[in-house]
Amino acid sequence: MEKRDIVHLLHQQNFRLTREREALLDLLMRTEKMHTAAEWHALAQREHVRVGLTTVYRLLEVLTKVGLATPFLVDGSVYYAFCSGQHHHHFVCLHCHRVEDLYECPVFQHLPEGCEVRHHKVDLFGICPACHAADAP
Amino acid sequence: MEKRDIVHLLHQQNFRLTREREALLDLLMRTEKMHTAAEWHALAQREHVRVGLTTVYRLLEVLTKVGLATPFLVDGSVYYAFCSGQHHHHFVCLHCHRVEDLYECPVFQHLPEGCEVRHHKVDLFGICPACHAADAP
DNA sequence: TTATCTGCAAAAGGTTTGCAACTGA
DNA sequence: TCAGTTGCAAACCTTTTGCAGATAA
Repeated sequence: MEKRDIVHLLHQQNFRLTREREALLDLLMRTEKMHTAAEWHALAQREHVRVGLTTVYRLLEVLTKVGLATPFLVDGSVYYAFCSGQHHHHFVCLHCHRVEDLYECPVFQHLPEGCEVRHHKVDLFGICPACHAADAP
Repeated sequence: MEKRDIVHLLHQQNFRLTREREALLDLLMRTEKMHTAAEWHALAQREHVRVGLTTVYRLLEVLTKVGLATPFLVDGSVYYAFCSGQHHHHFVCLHCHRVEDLYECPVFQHLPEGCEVRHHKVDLFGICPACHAADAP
C-alpha cells in the first residue's frame, strides 16, 4: 500500500496526519520487524523524532483499527508490526522479530460444522534466513 | 489427553499437583472456552474452589509452558484456553469465546525462502453454531 | 474555526515478586 | 525431609485517561 493511500484511508475515518504521526508512520513502514510500543518509542527517539509514548500507543491503536498494524502476543509481551491493509498472514522470526507477510492463504478444511469464520490468523514463528546466517540459536 | 497423562507430564517437569491445581485443572479441562486469568479465578470461586488469583496466574504459566494452555490476544486482553498437548489449531468464537480444536493442519506453501518454521498458529475467529442459534450479532 | 491531536502527569489495570507458612512426593 | 506451592500485600509495568494547549483540515 502506497503512503498516499494510507493517508487517504486515515482521512476517510477522520484521523489526521500530524507531524508526529507521519514520522512514526514512516518509521513503521520501513521497519520490517515487530516491536513493543516502548520499542517503537525508543526507535523514534533514536531518529530524533520527538513523540510521547502516549502518542505511540494512540497511533498503534488507530493503525490496528484500520488494519494497518497487527499485534502479536509473544512471550507475554505485545508487539506491533506495520502491515498492508490487504488480508494476509505472517512469518515472525523469533530471533530478530522480523515479520514477513504471506499473501497466499492456506486452505481451511475440516472446520467444525456450522462455524462461521469472521477472520483468521495464521502466524508462523521460526528463524529467518538472516538470523540463520548470523548463527542464531 | 487423559488426566493421568497430564499429571504425569507435570510430574515429569517437577511440578506438583496440589489440591488447588487439581481443582483448577478440572475446571479448565471441562470448560471449552477461553477466559482471562481473572475470569478463571471468578469461575473457580463460583464453584467454591478457594484459590488466589496469583495461583491462577502461576498455573496458567505452568500449563502454557508444558503446552496444555494457549494464550490468545483478543481486543487487548489475554485469554487462556486449556488444550491438549498435541499440536493443533483453533477456532475461537468471538461471541461466547468457545474454543474448538482443529487437528487438521493447513498446508503451508509460499514461505519466504529459507525460513525455518519453529512453530505456528492458525487461529480462526468467528461465530460458533450455538451462538448462531442464539441469534448472536 | 473546530474537531482532532499532543505531551505530561496521574490513574488504572494487569501481572509479578518477596516472603513466611504450608504441603505433596 | 525439603523442593515446590500458596496467599497476601506490595512492587512493577504497561496501558489508559484527563486536561490544557497546539494544530490539521
